[in-house]
Amino acid sequence: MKKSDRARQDILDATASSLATAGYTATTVKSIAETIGMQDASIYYHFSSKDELVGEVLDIGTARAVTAVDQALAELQDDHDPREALRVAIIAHAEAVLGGGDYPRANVRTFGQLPPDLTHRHRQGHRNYGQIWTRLIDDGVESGALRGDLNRSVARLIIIGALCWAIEWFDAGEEVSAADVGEHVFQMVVNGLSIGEHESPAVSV
Amino acid sequence: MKKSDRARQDILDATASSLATAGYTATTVKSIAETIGMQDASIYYHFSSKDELVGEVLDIGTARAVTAVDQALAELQDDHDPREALRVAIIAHAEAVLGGGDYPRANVRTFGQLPPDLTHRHRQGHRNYGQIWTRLIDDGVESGALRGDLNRSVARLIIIGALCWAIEWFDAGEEVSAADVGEHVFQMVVNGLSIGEHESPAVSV
DNA sequence: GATTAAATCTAGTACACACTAGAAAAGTCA
DNA sequence: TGACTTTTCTAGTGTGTACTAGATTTAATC
Repeated sequence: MKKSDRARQDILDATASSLATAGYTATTVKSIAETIGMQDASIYYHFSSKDELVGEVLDIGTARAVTAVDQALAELQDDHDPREALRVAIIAHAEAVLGGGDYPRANVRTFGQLPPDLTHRHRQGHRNYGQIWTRLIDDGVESGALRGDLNRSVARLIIIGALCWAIEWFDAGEEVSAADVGEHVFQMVVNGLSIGEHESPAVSV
Repeated sequence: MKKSDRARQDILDATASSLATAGYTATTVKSIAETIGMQDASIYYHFSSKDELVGEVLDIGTARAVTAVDQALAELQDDHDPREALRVAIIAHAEAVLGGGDYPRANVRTFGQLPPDLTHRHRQGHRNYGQIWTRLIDDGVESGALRGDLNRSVARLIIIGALCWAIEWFDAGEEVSAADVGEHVFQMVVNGLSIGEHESPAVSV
């Protein structure tokens, strides 16, 4: 019963790593087996199909990202500024997705490459994740800290999008850290790039 | 000489459409041929390989996005605010990628799914496109309109990322238009979500 | 050590893919 | 019409994929 768990974990890790760096299509059952010194057929003793295996990796990735953000928010003081909550969540997300191991990275990286079944399976997980952000923005607007003249749903998706796309260009070897990216997103999206008085903007929608 | 051009154009259009909606892997030579009522082998009379065909579609997409942004900037008055230039460019990009036909959408949608050869081939095009944005941000900082305490390269990538990721959630049928998305990105990234005095931020990097 | 169960391997199947060769059809122009 | 070119089709090849069946090895238990 022990050996099986070890092998199962190895398979999951190798799959997460491959998904995070090579994407869904290039992640073949054979390549997974090779990286852990197995035959491809042996994978099927532990998982019934490639997509079940990939699905489990993506589930773990979602769970880890949610946990990272929840944990960061839980450490806030009770009387925190809503902007600070947004800042903490953004940085936690950036660190989870850009520097937090293969599972969350696999999740974001393969987004948009998955076959319909897997896409559908994970839509619910993404919805739950989105609700964390919806609440953060709602809190900010209702407390008067954030502007209420923008579409909150669009604002949420823009923040998450800026963070998710970072996976396409972020290089862990460079001088900019994952937390730096998060800090930049926060500074831009909450405080803005502009200097001084910006004329009060009027946006429809 | 005329019939060939017509067929060639049909192939390109069908490929762009498939890439934009289904992605690289799901875009097969057979499926392209089917949508235009051809046999898959006939494609090879016009294009020597799938990747040459895809590469041409992506080239067109890049060119159209660049043209859209350049044209929008050219229509600005000579004494415009650097923030206004950024706004115009962001909205033009949003409209080109979200509502401007299949070619630019194919480009963004398949980013990160392409085989190494195609990825390498398009890196130069993306670099050129990035320079437009680098100049816009540099102008803003040097004229004193935009903050200079953030990493400009990171700021550029965050703006482009927020726009590119929108392709994953934007729905042309909803009440939010492509230009609305652009306006939101501008409002957030330049003016910020925050209301009132934000304590002068200090960021390293 | 013998027996049983767990885990992996060898050797394949079936299918979808990009792509090719050469025949057939469609179009062009004297 | 007839000769010629351009375009498309029919019919395949080879390769890589996920996956299966059954033999074989490895580990655990008595």
